[in-house]
Amino acid sequence: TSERRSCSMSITSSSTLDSQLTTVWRPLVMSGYPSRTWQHESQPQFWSKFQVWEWLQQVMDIHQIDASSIPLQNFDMDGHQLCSLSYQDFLRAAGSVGPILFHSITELKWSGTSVRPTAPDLSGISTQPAPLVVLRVKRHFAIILSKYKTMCKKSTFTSHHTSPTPPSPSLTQANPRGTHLWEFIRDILLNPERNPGLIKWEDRTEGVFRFLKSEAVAQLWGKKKNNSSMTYEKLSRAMRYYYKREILERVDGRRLVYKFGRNARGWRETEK
DNA sequence: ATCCGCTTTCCTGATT
DNA sequence: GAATCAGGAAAGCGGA
Repeated sequence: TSERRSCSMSITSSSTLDSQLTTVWRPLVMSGYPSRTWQHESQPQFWSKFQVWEWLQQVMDIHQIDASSIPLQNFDMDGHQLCSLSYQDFLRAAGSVGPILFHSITELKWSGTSVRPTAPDLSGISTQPAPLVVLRVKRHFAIILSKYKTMCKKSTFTSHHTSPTPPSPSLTQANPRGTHLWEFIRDILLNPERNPGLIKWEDRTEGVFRFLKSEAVAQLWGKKKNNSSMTYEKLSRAMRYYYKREILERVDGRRLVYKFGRNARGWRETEK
């Protein structure tokens, strides 16, 4: 019936990141891309603040961690500073996400020198149009991060999760299919500062909540899934499928009200 | 290449 | 009448 929307997002799911990329890297591009930078690209020690920031975004993306769950300002530093942080520093800066970040940066520090873009042709780069260079940079990051992603699958670094901050269960089981709807809803509920009256708890301890702006939530969900035609009608159908799986429980007679079920994790104030 | 889980889309009918 | 709820049916999509 309807034309299916396109198409794959490559390395970043965030359009703001894209715009950041093109704007922030423009000065570099204008003056040509120094070859030194290519070597340093894969070595975290030489990352700029922005590259650190991008690494952060990518790792969070890979592990399906909401960026709001850590104070990003704690990582307002360049690669050199980042690499000098201890495990404890990461714990302090990012709580339960700390170990993941620490693991990532450790791997990248060690493998950085072996990750090379396949003989990049640098000779004509200064004459190439800016977008191409930006694409190369992005692709290179994709290589680094995909390598890291592969390492994540093999390794079992989730064992040392002490949890000073409320842990999201999706942290420990890197969710291969991206954030699920119920997790998206939960995370809105759990981030009041980022929840401008969209959904509200009706009974915090029982896990009962109510949509205040149903269509706005649907739009937000659609944004996350790159689907501008999402509606509450469709979102709610997906919500109803959760009843069978006991991720949600039915709340009779109350419109726009749902309740977390036995299989929903990570919403309680104190998780058992 | 195929299967599976999780939606997304659409729909008919009921309820608020 | 509009919004929401209930699910069946089928299709889409990304990952394993």
